[in-house]
Amino acid sequence: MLNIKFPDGSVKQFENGITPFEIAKSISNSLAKSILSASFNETTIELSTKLNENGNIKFYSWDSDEGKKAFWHSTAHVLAQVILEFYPKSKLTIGPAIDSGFYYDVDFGEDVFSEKDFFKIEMRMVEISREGHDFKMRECSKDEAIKYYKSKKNEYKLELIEGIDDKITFCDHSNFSDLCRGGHLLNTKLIKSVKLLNVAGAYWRGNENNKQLTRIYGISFPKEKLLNEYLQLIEEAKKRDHRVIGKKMNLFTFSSKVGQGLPLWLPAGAELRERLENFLKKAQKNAGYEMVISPHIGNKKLYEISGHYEKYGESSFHPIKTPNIDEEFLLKPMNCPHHCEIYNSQQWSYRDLPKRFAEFGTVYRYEQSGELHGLTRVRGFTQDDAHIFCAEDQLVQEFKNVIDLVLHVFKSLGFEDFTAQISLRDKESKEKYIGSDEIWKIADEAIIEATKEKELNYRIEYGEAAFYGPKLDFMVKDALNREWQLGTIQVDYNLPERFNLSYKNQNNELVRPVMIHRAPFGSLERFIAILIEHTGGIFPLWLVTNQIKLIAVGDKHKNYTQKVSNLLEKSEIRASTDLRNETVGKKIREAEKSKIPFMGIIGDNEVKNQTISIRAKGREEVGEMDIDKLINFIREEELKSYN
RNA sequence: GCCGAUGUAGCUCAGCUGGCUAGAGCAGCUGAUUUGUAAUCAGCAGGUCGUGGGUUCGAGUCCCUCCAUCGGCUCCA
Repeated sequence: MLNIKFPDGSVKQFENGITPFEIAKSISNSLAKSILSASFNETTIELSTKLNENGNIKFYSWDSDEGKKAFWHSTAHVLAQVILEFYPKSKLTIGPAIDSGFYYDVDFGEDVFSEKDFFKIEMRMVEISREGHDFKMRECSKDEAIKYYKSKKNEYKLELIEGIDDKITFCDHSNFSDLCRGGHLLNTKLIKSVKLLNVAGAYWRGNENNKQLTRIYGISFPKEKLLNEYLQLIEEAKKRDHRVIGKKMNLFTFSSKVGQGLPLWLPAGAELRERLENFLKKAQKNAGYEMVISPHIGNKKLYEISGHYEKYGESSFHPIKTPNIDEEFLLKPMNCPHHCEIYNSQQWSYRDLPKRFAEFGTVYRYEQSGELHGLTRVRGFTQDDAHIFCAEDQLVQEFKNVIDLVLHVFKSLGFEDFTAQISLRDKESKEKYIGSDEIWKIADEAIIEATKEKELNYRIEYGEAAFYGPKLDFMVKDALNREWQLGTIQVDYNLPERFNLSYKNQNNELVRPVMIHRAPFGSLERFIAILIEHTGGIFPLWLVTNQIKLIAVGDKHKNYTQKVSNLLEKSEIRASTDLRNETVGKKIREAEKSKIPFMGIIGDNEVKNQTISIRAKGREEVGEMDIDKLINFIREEELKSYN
């Protein structure tokens, strides 16, 4: 007999060789019906795995990530089966479940696979699923597995098998077998609806020197209704796309004549940017920053000293050359070397530190054309950059202060849903980074210490560091759940070395400062893009260009309306008027559509009472108030809007 | 850069398997209307169908080149 412990702490006895599914069934039929996968002693197992030892069991249904993962991974097997049916010459590689759905990477050889082929594949997948095939795991010797895939001439699976030290397992269902380590549903019949989402190229093992395979993304559900809800959600998310809203709100545009990835900011967008800049400038001033300004180009040698040229010369715009002049200049791809030279312009004492130099610095990087993406990935963008030069014993405190600043920015703009990511070196390929192991160790530890002390929830990612130092990145998702880096704080021992930066310590010795690179927004472009997608374009009151639209009912109230507008503007409330000969309904509709937070209606009654009738966006009647009350009301609302 | 898809008026879209002077709504302009909480009415104007080439009696529609955009991959100082 086995002692099986459940998550609630209870222990029950079962016969040797019982399966998780049978255990669930012994508890209740409805449990057995709802579970999709199980884990035993924290390891994912099949519901059909025979248990032969005591241990802890957990069941997963559709409501859990684990359950969905088993569901989607199993669907990937069915997809693979159907692909081989339609394209017998294709070679399967890997097919994992992802956050929402699954994909399978396939080498189609000469065949081209495109979206047009989705329908027939989906139909066949559903058909096979309905037939109700069990997923069965089977152990296999390495030799046998190699023989199997050699006969199929599948070099990818052979490469995978070579890398497996553990026992080798296959998963069989219907007439299909696939190399697989497990984690499936019991039976295909649970898969009720399948939708292939898109095709993409993906390099084998993520290496662009390898062959590019065809990746087919899909998702599946245990109920048709869930698929429809999912598709509807995607549609809703697409409406929040910053490119769509940015166009509607006249914030920015692109012109192929100007160039790819080079945004043009329209008046409304420029104003929005300016307001964000002023907000940050104020916060930075309070935090002891000083503004500096550096030119848009710099001598190539500057970037050779910093190491940026060697690392990124290829992905910068090509050097600017002038006839008969030997020197070459680069469009500024980053601000750090300039700020190092600003620091170097005089001899500092330990009493002067930290020096905090801030600049809204516009930089240019020649991103590959396929990587450009609206405002989130562009070739010319403005960083809210600053570099802090401090003594080593000030590092952690300074770092913590910057975390506070980033959190202040995020909070004021309503970004509560972010992930703090500590980005460290890839230990396997240290040649990608400059500086000694000792220096990296100190820098890593400073970041981890500061992050822990600030009690941030964080994750660690290896291989995501900058080439000169580790980072703390603030990651935020867009409308379609894609993750973007916004704020970043970086510790750098290397550039001070390369630029020979120094200060005099208490003993009158020259000592090297440590440098913190930081940008709370990251870039104005990306930040505004994500802000748009989070808010759907409904910005906090303190940020909107037009806080109140004054709508005159008929022609005869124009003067009073204009007077109210002037008074509001005198009190630094951003008001505008709509005095056109249009119906009130139309004016309100347009104000609503352009997401203006408040409307003031002015007609006979208001002129008589010397008041304004206020309507808030979204049909809320706020009431009738006189001008002083209105000013106070909007001021209070604006304060509240900072969160 | 690579894989796949898309490109018709300022915007959103229609235009079936190639066949008369390419359509609609919104926006714009002109006029009438003087308006009370999400669209007043009428008229006008606006497109070398992304670009260049090809096939054809005939191309918005089929083929190729390039450009741009979208979804991914790779990259992201």
